[in-house]
Amino acid sequence: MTNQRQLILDTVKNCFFHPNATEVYDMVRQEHSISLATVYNSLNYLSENGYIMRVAIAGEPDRFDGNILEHQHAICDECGKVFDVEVHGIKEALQKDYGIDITSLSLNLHCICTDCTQKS
Amino acid sequence: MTNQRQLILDTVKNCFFHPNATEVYDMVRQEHSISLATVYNSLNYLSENGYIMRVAIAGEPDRFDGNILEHQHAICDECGKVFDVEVHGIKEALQKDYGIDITSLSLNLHCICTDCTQKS
DNA sequence: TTTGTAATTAGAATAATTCTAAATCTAAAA
DNA sequence: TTTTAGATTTAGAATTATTCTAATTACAAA
Repeated sequence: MTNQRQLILDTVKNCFFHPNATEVYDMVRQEHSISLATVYNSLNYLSENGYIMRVAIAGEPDRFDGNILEHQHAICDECGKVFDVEVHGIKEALQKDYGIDITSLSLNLHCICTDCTQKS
Repeated sequence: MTNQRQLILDTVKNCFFHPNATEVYDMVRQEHSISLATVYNSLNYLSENGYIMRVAIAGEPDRFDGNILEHQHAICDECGKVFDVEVHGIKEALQKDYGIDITSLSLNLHCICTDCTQKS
């Protein structure tokens, strides 16, 4: 684990939201000098090696999540906020239904969050 | 429904795989003159109005699906093929669990398909 | 020390998609 | 029929996210 990767890992881990590459870049840059390419490289490395999770949502740049426990995401289609939701056992259930070996799955729930529902 | 939109709708409906925008463009262009921008505009229009389904898979361009019945997708991480899978009742189950109004959900299963498993 | 490998960097390149502004079409009103 | 207004289409430019390239740097092992 190199200096820069550790820096990026800490940034993602300590972030209270789900940042994308440029957001990570901006956060790290406030304290240290770093290249955007390194941010992309490191985020790739860290997510491929299980240190962080890549969160791909249709129509927006990839985000990253320091929480690597099994969980999924709910996206508010009004304000864009992304929430962690815990949905267990989907993989196992589907594996049993389909017989195929599911290596991973991505489940995104689209909703209007409670804040936005109240406002309207 | 304009001429061009109908053309694009037919192309997606009659396609035996899940094409992306450039693939639709290439297919339509074999018979008719059309602009790539129109293909993008029309695919947006058609998917926003329920004629076709947008299939967003992490790390690749959006695909489109003429099958608008409720279903999800399995992606082979080896050969890239995308298969329709029928998984019913997820939305309702989650809605009950979480209490929030889920407007839509996207579930992608990543696997190694049977063809690829046999080859290796 | 030298040497080899991996990481970092700046900037160019790429790819998917949207934007812009002009041209065209369409359907209804006059 | 002619006019009008609005939507659609078009080509090409612009944008955005991301990867690639090639040079430089860091670091660990020999």
